[in-house]
Amino acid sequence: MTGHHTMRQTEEAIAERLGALNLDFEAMWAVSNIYRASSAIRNHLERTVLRDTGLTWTGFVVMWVVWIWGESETRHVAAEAGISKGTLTGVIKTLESYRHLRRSPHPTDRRRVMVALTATGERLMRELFPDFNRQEAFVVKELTGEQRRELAGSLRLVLEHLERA
Amino acid sequence: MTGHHTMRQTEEAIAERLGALNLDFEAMWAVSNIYRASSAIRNHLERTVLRDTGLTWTGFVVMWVVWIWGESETRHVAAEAGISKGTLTGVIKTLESYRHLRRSPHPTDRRRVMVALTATGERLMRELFPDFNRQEAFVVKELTGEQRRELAGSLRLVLEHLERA
DNA sequence: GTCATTATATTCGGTCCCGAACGATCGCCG
DNA sequence: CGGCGATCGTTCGGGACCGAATATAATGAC
Repeated sequence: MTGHHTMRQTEEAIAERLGALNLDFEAMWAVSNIYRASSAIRNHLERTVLRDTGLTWTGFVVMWVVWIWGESETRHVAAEAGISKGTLTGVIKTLESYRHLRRSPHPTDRRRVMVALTATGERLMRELFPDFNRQEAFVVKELTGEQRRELAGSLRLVLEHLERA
Repeated sequence: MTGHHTMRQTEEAIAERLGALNLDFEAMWAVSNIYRASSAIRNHLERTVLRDTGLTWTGFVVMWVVWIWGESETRHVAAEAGISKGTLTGVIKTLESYRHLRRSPHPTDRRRVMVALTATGERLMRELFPDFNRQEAFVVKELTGEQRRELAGSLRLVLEHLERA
């Protein structure tokens, strides 16, 4: 993620460059570390768990959402997966071509479209997710249980705050 | 980000769906909240600060890196920005067309390429970043100073752990 | 019942994104 | 000094990504 600079060097360069600008450095570090950690984690999980599955990160997230919630309307899947509905249309097209999920018409509203896992998709998630979770555990290996809970809790506050906004 | 489900509903659905699988839920919540928060923050900053600048998120990150570090070799910029060198080539092409940055040959190694901000790009960052930082502060508004520091610290541990891996 | 408003998924253009393949260049070792 | 393995940025193909425009369908007003 940070390439040939250490985090310490990065912090020093930033402090030097921005020292005169009267900024909220605590907020900056919290936010930029969320983004950096997220990228690093995504890269790690793509390279370890997803590598040989043919799934992209977003494809996996979409599968996960449909797995957890069961057959769902596309706009809910897009919202849960954190992507636009336009993007979801394309991702579903890809996942449909792999026979991992299927579309069906909404029973009463012909504008809407339902998405569900196929048996293949269901099996894939059942096999994949324990591996995925093992790598998640690896990612937070250096944190104590208390730190993990506080981390999740603080992020949840951020999320709820942004949802209200 | 989470659409029409509350986080609480999401947590319940996941616990119900995965209860039998013997997973590390603390790790799962920490990791998935990092990803969710990161997406939500990115969306928020794109919609507020970046909206009228013509910059994409990645374009802004690349500009930021070159701003902080000064004129740099492209492979360092790619690493700092967390994108592949192939992607960076395209992003630089876009930013060059806006006259926000420019390429120049490395003084001694003709394989390498240097990237620097133009005067326009420099001015843009100087004007943009205080706004950006104000929104960063808004994002973590619900956290205490102590929580912000612990959040940044925990994420830094995660990052350093993944860098070593 | 009709028409305007609203809500839905899809399409489209431009950008980002990765990894693999490529061509140019460099550094080293003989 | 010659060649060859390593390193660099670019290109390419396939996919993800957004927001605006579009087409279709449901809803509400009257």
